[in-house]
Amino acid sequence: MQPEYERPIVTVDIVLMTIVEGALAVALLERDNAPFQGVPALIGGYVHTDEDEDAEAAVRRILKAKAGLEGLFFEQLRSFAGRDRDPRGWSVSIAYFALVPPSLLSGGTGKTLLLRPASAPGELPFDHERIVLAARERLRGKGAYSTIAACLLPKVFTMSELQGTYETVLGETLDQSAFRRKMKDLDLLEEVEGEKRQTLIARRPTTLYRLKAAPSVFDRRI
Amino acid sequence: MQPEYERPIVTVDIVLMTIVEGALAVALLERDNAPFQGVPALIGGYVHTDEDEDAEAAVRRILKAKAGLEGLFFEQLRSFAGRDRDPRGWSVSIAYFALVPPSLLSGGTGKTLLLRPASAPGELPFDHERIVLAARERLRGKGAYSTIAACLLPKVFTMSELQGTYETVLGETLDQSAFRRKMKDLDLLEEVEGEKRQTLIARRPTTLYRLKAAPSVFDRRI
DNA sequence: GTAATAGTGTCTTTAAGACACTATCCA
DNA sequence: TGGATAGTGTCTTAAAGACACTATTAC
Repeated sequence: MQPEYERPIVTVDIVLMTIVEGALAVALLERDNAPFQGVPALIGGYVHTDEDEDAEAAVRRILKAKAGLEGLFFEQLRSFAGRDRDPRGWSVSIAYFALVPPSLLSGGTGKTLLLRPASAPGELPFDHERIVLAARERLRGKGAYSTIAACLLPKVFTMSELQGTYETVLGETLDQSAFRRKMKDLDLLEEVEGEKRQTLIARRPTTLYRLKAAPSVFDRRI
Repeated sequence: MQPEYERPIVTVDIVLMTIVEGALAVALLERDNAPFQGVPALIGGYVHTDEDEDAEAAVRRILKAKAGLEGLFFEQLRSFAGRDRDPRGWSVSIAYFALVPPSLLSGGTGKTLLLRPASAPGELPFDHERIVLAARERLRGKGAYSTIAACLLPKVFTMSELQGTYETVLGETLDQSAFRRKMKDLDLLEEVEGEKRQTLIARRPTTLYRLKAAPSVFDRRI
């Protein structure tokens, strides 16, 4: 057996994103401990080798403990590893990005998350700005080719809400007719019984939809 | 400062792929040390916190030391982390995939790499079969939307060779006319002076090309 | 009726696929 | 000349974009 090298620190960091006032926002949390105690940073923590089965288990544990959130969509982004990213020494951050509908945050469950514009989260400790950037790129890239944008909405939504979500994820406006045609062709949504008004003032009621299956990718742009 | 948890083992594993007889192949290496000593596995090794600046540095060091290869295209795939993937304990493998032109392997530099079909690499230790699968999916996915396939060829290549490479990466045949039109529209190649024959028997000489820039993505399928 | 959003129809433009054709070389 | 691959032209098909139009509600 070859000599063992000093083991790096291993953490999990989560870029939790939502939509606030039509723009993407990242959720930050003031750090409990040194280094950077009290400074807003990505939601994260050590991997607990005694209780976490794998990295996803760590993510679930941390999201629940630190943000009071469960059942979110999340997926691994990539890892950031090196000597200089953490003052404690050589470290690995297995980065995830997670999406949460704003309705889940306004509910009582969420802890006091700081919501900052994803495009300008302010100065962040470690290499967290880079991680946020990677998450934004991933979301934008996947937005055009998958249904993940729907994870920023409640389970049931209107076609306009879905289109609006895609528009903020992609950062461009979409044609209503083309959007609906594409969604219909892809056959990923199913209608839900019930009616909905969008604002207080009067107008035509709307069909409600939900995803037929878990978020999935498709071959062509929206 | 919160209590420190037992630190996981951190390794880097590389899915080195090339083309052999028109099919994708993975390069394996017999393991020097326990566990699974002598068993073919992905090229990998511990992160050396004393000498590796970051994970990419570890990849470069390992590729050079264990395969005698330098200057390859490689990129991070994702990490695989958990309690049960390595008998030594909770571990993180930061997985990379790398592409190498077959010509570089046949040269004297390469060590004794085992080349196995990527679609059937045989039984592998740890979760290396899963990592190979992830690499194949990534290559296939990116193949249709990027120029990475060109990394499986020498710097200078013919249009037919490029098309052939795309065909093996994507696992489907492509129309010659459409392929050339697409390549021309994308304007990612530049002509190189010089002539080339493809086989021994006589035929028309061919224009040679090279990538204008580092591998990049485009918005639509090939 | 009007205001407001929901939803459709259709023409245009663009990209991809199919496939036959011509070009250029060597033996 | 024929064999072989290089390279082009053009028609068809499919998807995306533009944009105007109709529908249904509250008031």
